[in-house]
Amino acid sequence: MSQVCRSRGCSCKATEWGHVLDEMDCELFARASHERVYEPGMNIFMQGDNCSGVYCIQSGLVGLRRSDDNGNSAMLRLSQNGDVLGYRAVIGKRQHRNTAEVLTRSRVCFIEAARLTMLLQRNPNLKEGFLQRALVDLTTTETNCAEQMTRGLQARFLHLLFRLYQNVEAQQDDREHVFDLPVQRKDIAALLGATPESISRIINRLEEQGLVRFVGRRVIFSNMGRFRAKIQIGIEAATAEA
Amino acid sequence: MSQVCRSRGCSCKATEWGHVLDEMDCELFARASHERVYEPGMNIFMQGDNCSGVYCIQSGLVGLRRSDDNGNSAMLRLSQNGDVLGYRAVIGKRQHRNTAEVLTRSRVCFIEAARLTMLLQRNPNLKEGFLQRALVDLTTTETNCAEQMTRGLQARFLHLLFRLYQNVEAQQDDREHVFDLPVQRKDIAALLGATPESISRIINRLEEQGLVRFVGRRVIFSNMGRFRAKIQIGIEAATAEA
DNA sequence: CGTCTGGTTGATCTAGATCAACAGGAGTGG
DNA sequence: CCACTCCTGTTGATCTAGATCAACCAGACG
Repeated sequence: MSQVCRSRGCSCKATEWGHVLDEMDCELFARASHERVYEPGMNIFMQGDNCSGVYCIQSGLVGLRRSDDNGNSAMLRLSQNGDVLGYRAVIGKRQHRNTAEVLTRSRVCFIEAARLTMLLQRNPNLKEGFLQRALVDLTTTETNCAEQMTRGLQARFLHLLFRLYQNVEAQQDDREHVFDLPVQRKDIAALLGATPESISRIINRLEEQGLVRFVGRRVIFSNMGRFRAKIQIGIEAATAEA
Repeated sequence: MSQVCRSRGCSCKATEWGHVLDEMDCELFARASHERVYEPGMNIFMQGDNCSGVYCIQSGLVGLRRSDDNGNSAMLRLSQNGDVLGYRAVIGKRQHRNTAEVLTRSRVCFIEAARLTMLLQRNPNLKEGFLQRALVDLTTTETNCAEQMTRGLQARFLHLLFRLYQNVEAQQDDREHVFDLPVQRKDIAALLGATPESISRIINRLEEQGLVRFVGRRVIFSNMGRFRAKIQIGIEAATAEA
């Protein structure tokens, strides 16, 4: 019974895969998975690790970082609420190609690779679930890529800021329109495919426009309405083309 | 018996999904699918069409074109030998988001949506096959995207030229190192995320370097060795980072 | 106190976009 | 047949976002 209870606690099963699982498999799934909370700075897994399982982010923010042999590293993408990490490695039986770095306190649900594989064997609907997920990931990657190419740096930066803000807003119910960047400039640059210098200059421009103020890592939205408006334009334009 | 014969003729079944199908399903698959040859200029399907099924390109070259309301259109991507079109539309039950335009004589294998869905129901391994395919597509999209952002226009153009050349080389066994571009400059530009003007200038530079000569749509590799070498650098650099 | 890391600023450079003009076909209509 | 226009491609002049290189600053930390 406690297992079932825990299964309810793990929202990813319900929201992500639950709808394709019958009751019995749902319980099996619940038994196979378990939840854990990670603090900022911890790594969920490391680049080069053998893939031990699949992780579903329930809340918080996780950055995927890729390092090369020369010690250079870049944050490739952010994962948050509802995203699933490592399924490609499990299904393709590869090792992790990057490090999952916890940026803000995160609740993460884990399923061991072997158990997942077993569940996949037994339950074709689960396969369907992952298939759907892969397709979704494919489209988001594509649109993301398109956005990266089309929109200018400022637009992309605003978009990123918004995502980060939303992420903490949901958690903290913060009406102050103030939050702290969970990553350093270098990583922001990497996420946007730019240099830290350019980020600095963009920030200057934004402050000149009176849209946002930056104090170290603290971000203060002086005029939230205008900010949202500016974001919205970008989103409209993006969806219009899709 | 003739059905089985046809099944052998359709290489996509063997190469793409065959390994996850048992003999019986393989035959069902063969019966569900049929092959057709398209001539350049024809459209396999049109943007906005309801998705009638999935297409597997056996040979030839197909361009995916997206048009907007203003009549502007851009070629988003090329599909060739072994690529599968429309599976996202089928599985997601959406309509086609772009037009598949046949660029060179192509053999295409078609499976009706309803039959495919039925087969998918019946055979979880087929789901697995599509899952694998989706994962592959995901990685290629990602690397493609990365390449687009990292490499300069010239490198990307050379890469594209090479792809196009390989495609006809396989068919025609052409030792002359000469071939005709199956698309116009405008589309090349779109594929590379650039303007036609830039393409023109790139071509100039390449001719100055004595790498390639262009006469209208005809491409003449004056120094194939050097060309290949130059491509190779790009590929090495790309794989090193992955 | 030096040293290191993360961030900012300034000067300069460059790839590629943009805008505008023009040239060669390929039709089309008279 | 010529004149007309449309369409693709080329060229030139200019502009701009962003990269690169270099210096510098502030806090952290041994």
